[in-house]
This record gives sequence, C-alpha cells and structure tokens, in this order.
Amino acid sequence: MTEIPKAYEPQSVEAKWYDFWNKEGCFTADAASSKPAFSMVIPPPNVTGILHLGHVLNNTIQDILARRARMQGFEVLWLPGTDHAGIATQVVVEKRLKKEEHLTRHDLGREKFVERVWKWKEKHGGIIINQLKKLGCSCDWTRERFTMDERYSKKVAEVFVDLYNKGLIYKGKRMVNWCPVSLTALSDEEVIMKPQNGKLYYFQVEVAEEPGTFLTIATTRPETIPGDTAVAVNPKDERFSRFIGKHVIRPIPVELPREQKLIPVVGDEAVEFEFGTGVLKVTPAHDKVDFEIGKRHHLPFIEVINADATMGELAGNDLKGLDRSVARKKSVEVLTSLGAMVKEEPYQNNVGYSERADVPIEPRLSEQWFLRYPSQKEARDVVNSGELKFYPSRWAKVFEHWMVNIQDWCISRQLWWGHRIPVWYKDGEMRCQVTSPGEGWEQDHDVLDTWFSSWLWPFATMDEATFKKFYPTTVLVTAPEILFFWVARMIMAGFEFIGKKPFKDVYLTGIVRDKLGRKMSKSLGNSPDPLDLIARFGADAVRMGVMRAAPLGQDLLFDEQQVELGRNFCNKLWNACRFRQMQGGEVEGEINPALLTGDDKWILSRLDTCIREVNKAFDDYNYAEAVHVLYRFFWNEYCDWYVEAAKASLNSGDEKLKANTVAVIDFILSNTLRIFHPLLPFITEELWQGMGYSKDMPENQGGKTIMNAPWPKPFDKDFCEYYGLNEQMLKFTEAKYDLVVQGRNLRREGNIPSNKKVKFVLKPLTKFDERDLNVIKTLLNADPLEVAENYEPAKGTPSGRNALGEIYLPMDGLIDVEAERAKLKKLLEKCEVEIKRIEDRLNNPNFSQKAPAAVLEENRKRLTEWQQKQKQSQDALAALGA
RNA sequence: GCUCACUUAGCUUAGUGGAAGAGCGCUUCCUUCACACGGAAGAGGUCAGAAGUUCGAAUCUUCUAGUGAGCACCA
Repeated sequence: MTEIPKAYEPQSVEAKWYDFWNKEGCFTADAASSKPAFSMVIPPPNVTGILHLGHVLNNTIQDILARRARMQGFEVLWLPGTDHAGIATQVVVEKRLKKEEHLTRHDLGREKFVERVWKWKEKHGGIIINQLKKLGCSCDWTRERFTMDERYSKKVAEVFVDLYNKGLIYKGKRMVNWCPVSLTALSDEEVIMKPQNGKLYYFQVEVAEEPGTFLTIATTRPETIPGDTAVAVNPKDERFSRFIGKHVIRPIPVELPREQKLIPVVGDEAVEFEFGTGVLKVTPAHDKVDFEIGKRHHLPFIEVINADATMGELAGNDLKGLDRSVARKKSVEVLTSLGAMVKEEPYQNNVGYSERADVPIEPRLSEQWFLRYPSQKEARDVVNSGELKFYPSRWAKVFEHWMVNIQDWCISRQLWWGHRIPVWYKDGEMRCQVTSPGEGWEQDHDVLDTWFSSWLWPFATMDEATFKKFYPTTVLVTAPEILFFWVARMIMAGFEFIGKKPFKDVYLTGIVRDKLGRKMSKSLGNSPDPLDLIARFGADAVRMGVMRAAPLGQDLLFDEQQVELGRNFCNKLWNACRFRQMQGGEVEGEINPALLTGDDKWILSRLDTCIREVNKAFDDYNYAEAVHVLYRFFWNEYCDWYVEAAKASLNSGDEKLKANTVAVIDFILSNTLRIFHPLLPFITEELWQGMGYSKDMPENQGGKTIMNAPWPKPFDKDFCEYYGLNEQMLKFTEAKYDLVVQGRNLRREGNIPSNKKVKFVLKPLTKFDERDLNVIKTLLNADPLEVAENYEPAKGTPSGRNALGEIYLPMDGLIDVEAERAKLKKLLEKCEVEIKRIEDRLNNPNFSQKAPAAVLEENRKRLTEWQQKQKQSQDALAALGA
C-alpha cells in the first residue's frame, strides 16, 4: 500500500476485485475436487426482478456462508439463476407491447408473442444478476441457469409425464380461483385474503307452494342471483326445516317465465343458523361452498359470470354485459323495484385477491390440470424427525400445519409464457408424453404454474457430475413467504424424483420492514434502492448494515443509519490498517513470547474469544450476533484499548519491543481481515493485498486472494502456553484498564481537558513492571505518572481504587473535600447494599443447601470483593478526616 | 374462529433459573501524531400487568392486555 487515502473509498476498489475474483475462477466449483462439498442453490429471482433489500438480506447471508465455507476448506458451489416467472413476465411484456406498439398478445399470436418474451428476456432479464454481482455475491456464474433452459424444460416435461403415469396428475372440471385480469386459474397459494368493507343485502323470495309466505336471504353478492339453483337451510333449523322440498321463486332474471324461476329449498348441514337469516342462496357455479352443496343435491350449474368478470347471457336482460361490480348495484335496483329488498347493512368480510393482478378472484368452474402432491409422508417425516432442520425451528410447525391441510395443486395456467403442458390431442384421443406423437397431434394450450418448474430447482439445475458431488445441497436460505410456494414443494420433489431430501438445513430470514415496522412497498415509497445505498456507502457497508440489523428469527427493521454504521466501521478498519502501515517494519514478523506485554497477551486472548464466538454465531445462523462480536472485538477491544496501549511500546524507543508489537499487530490484523472477509469481502481483499499479507504466501494460504486464506482457528493449548496466555494475566490487564477508566473519570470530574497533560499519582498495591506503568501513563495522558507506595494524599484529592492500587489526581488549590467525601459515601452505600444482599443469600439455609457449588463459590468471591472495596473506601474516607 | 410469535433504556435489541448488557440517540469535554465516518467520561431500565412454582424468576407455569404473522372462513 503506497498512497493511503485518509478515508476508505469503496467505489474505487469494488469492481476491481469482483472482476479479479471472477476472472481467476474463484467462484467456480470443481465437481472433481477431493475437498468436502458445501452447496447451495440461490432462490432464483424473477427475470423481471429488480434487487430489493429482501434480496440483499438473503444473498448476503448466502455469500457469507459460501465465502466462509471456502476458507474452511470446502469445495463450494453456489448455483445462481433466474425464474421465468410466468404471469409476472408475461404481464410486463404485454404492457410494453401495448405502450410501444398498441398491440395485444392476441394481435401477435402465440408463437410471435413468446418470441418477443424471449427477446425481452435476453435484453433485460439479466439486470438482477448484475445487481447481485455489485453486492459481491460469489456465485458460480459458469453454472447460471434459467427455468426455461432447454435441459431444464425437458426435465419439467419428464416430471409431468412421470406424475401423470403414476396417476397423480389429472384433468378435471373443478372450482378454481380465477383471475379475471390475467384470465388464468391460480393456485390457492396465489390468492391473498383481504378484508373488505362491503354490504350484506337482505332480500325476500316467495315460497311457491305457500303464496304470501316469504323467506329472507342475506347475501353479499346479489348479482349472482341469476345463477342460484337452490335455497338451502339447515335441516335442524326448526324455523325453516318445513320448507325443505318446497320451492321459491328466484326474482332475477325478471323476464323468465314463472316455471323457470322455481328453485328448490334443500336441507344442508353446511348452513349456519346464526349467520344472516339462516337461509342461504346457492350458486353452485360461482362459489366454492355452494359448489359442494350443489354436488350433494345434484343441482344444475348455471354460469352467469364470464371469464373477464362481466355478466353473461344467462344473467338476464338487466345484468348481462355489465361488470360484476356494476351488476351488483343494478341487481339491488332490480330487487328494490320488485319490492323484494328488505334492507342492507354494512358488512366486513374477506375477499380473495389475485396476488399478481391485485383484483378480486372469481371462483369459477373450469377444466384444469391438478396434481395430488407426491411423497407427502416422506416430506413430513424428514422434517418431524429433525433430519431436515428449519431455522428458526418454529417454521417446522408452520410447514407441518400446511402439509396436514394440503389440497391438490392446480398446476395449469391459461398463459402463453411458460412450460407448455406435455399432453397431446388428436381425434378425441389424448396422450401424455414429452415430445409430440407425430403429425396432426395438437398440444394442450395451457402452460404450467411457474412453481411447477421451481420445485425441481435443487437438482434440475445440476449436470451429472455436479449432481454427484453437490446433491443434496447443504442449506437453503430463503424468505418465509415462499415456504409453501417453494420450500415445501421442493422437499416433496426431492423425495419423489431423487429419493433424497434436497437440502439439510433451511434458514428462513426475516422480512425486511422500514424503521416504523411497515412492510417495504412501492406504494409507500419506503423501499430504498440497494444500488443507491451501495453507490453511496459501499457494498460492504450495506452488507454489514443489513446483517447487523437482522435479529435471529424476527423481522428486520431497516434504517439507513445501519448502513452508515457499516460505512463508519469500514473506515475504522481502513484506518487501523493505515496506522499499522505507518509503523513500517517487516510484514508479519515472528512474535517473540519473551517480549510480549500484558496488553499483547490480552488482545491475543480476546482474538481467541472472538474467533470462538463468531464461529458459534455463524454456526447458529445468528448473523447479528456475529457482527456484534466482531464489532466489539475490533473496535472496542483492539482499537480502543490495544492500539492505544501499544503506542506506549511503539513510542518507547526500544526497537526490539517495537518490532515485536508490530508483529502482534500484524497477527491480529491478518486474522481480523480473514474473519471479516465473508461479511466485508471487498475492503478485506483490498487491505489483504495492500498490507502485503498475501505476499510470498502459497495460494491456499491466501497468496492469490484472501478468498483462499484459511479461516482463523481458535488457539490450542500449546499456543496459549507458548505465548503465556493465562487467566491471571488477563485479570491483571483488565484491572489495569479499570484503573485507567477511573483515572480518566477523575480528569473529567476535575474538568481537566483530555488533551492537557497532568500529574497522576499511582499508589500500587501490587507489582507493576515498567511497561505497565508506561501504558497507564499513555492511556491517561499523564505527565508525570508518579509511583509512590507510601503516598499520603492531601485531604480531598480525587481518587479511584481497585485491587491493583489507588490512583490520585492531585489538584493545586482546587481540592473539594466535600465532593470527594460524597463520592466515597455513595460508593460505601452501594457496598453495604450489595454486601447485605449477598450475605442474606448466603445465610439462607435453603440457598446454601440447594444452590450448586459454583454459584455458592461465585457469591463468596463477590462478597470478598465488595468487602475489600468497602475497606478501601472506608480507609480513604478516614484519610479525609471526619 | 384456530395456531404461532413478540412485549427489556427514547429507538433497535442481547440475555432459558444464580450481580439488568450492547448499538444508535442524548449530556459534557477533546481537532493529541490511524480514524471527527473520530476519542474520553457520563446520564438513562418497578424487564407489559397479575397470580403461581422456587432458597432465588427478565428467564419456568397460568391468566390478562397490547402488537404482529399464518391458517380457516359465514352466504
């Protein structure tokens, strides 16, 4: 590192290193490697997708996992790719077509339109991939896949044929969720229930057999009256059971002759006494529950709503052609004019909305393909037994709940963009096979639900050699929103088609919200653009900010301040390395144990703790904790204490001592950079190379890139012995720092500016060596630091004390005996309270008999400490005079 | 309606039975030679409420209140 800017400038280094890694093949997995495998498949973003903070969270976690695993000696595959996203993509291209050429897809025709989508994909589909690169994601781009790749598509068709042959896929006319905008069926998972403020309309119908007798019916959908083919009551309902078997006169369409308006009253247990009037109108063609009732009582199915949610011919003269919402108002008018309206009241209910088009779905009778889920038992067993783990574990329950209530999956979509259903028709004959049976066979017009291809992602993306080495994958990292859409289905597919689970662990991230706890959304405008954040703060800062804010198992409240903190941290790391550079000397010299100071040993020991804690946090997928540990170690322990203390040695004039200190610094920094690399890949590479730590190193020791440097290991026993790391030394050093804090406090209380050198007196109660005294002097900015075993302070000299000794700040003419006395009294009070509390506890026979020995020991030790402190304070108070 | 989370300092949160911790923010001081994207010292908490178990509860149990999510839905 020659020219070192004062502040870290991420913009100038990120692209450089990403290109370097990519060009050097650092991300490419070797299927022939003898190293143990670590593999992940990326949750494929939609090709239409644009990077949002959810992706950042998700992919940063995966990148951390991948980079750490590489450093730990695994052969890592992180397989990237994109999803063709049926509806989403088709809608995007259709909109564009309409805007730019005023054409609909029907104007172009199916073949031409699909061609257009492909062209669009080639041109715009890679945006999100490039964004992931900006974030630093170390995906194996040589293996990038798309769910409509030729090989992948073939696999999808084969799976369909296989399931068909097993009798799990069937075609049937059923009630499906119909999206009147996209004009396609949807699966239950694509329907979102939303509360609506609507109205409950009460109208009456005359009983045909008893003229003058009326039944009142409550409904939210009066426009479906023309489709009613019965009225249902609960057979146990004494108010109405006598009407069962009779008929009522359906009021709409008004123009029909009386005999065509007669519909039967049926008895069905599904009708609830309490709701509305207890009388239910039954519209078998347009409601799920009514469909079931209709089947039970063999009622006719009259379709009165068209595919586009306008009213059909059978709705009658008053309603036909109207949109469903207009028809609702119109039907109320008609009922009113007939004198059939009783009342309407405000009513809140839930209505299913199409996830993509955001309009109410229409339950619609339609011919679709369905899948009875395969390998359900295996999927449930593997999760229940803990053989496949969810993190956090509560998601396993949510998974189980869904599996228990699982419904057949409607897999056909009336779209053009997607995998076409591999079924062929000719002369009323039907065949299910991957390729056309030959001349004259026409393929089914529908395509498959996008998720029908996504659920094969963990293996359909892998070639034979890759599969052999890397399946099953190690861990899947994804958002909980797609637990049912994707995760559950992949588990079943894994068992059905491979006979093995697709991944060992599933880590479900939180949902990213804004700092007020609201979901990120375009309409709220509270969703920051990650690329903008990267441009302003750097990718490392964004990664750190997001990771720091992600508490385990909970949603993440994002605030730009977090990213700012990440940037500040990078700057700190940068400057700490700069400080090392300014010391000069040999890079990574040998550490001589004989020359180690207490501070050196302390920071080495803290590094060891840091490595252990970070490893545990990463193994638990606890990223916020890992960041917290790293932050504490590097900023609070290394920079705030060690570097400041080391300045005493560095400026001592003792060249050997200085060289040894620099060697310790190099050791710490080399480990720090490596342990930070998964989180902060760019800055650590820049510093690794710039500091010269890569120099003369073999490739597997980080010679080419920090990516290949070994992951730091906790120290073993021999290491600790060799360098003299022990508990006693740590305690001493920490007590030394405590004395410093107390001394600084005196300075603050005495209103002495921190940049002013001032005389401190240390009255030692134990032996300090020269270097320790020098450190205390440096840290206190004391000059001189007088050491006097028999120091007799003037009355009122501000003081602090602990087991190592007493520290005084003599102040000429500014002695405030009262203040010092008050301080000591306050301390004594605290001592009394604590001593009493601990004594009471120890004197309680129940406690001393039942508490574990370690706890007892701990309490006794604490008691001694407080008593010692009490004694010291009493002495000091006595010295002040009464 | 059912299920599951969550409630600790102004904010975001760590803490699964044995002295209430962190970051941000706040107060005061400091441009001293790595860093003002910085340094130093502080203030701030009846751990949502109640009852119980225990020698001992932020932590376990039960109830209550609030917040959030998922599932099921009544026309």
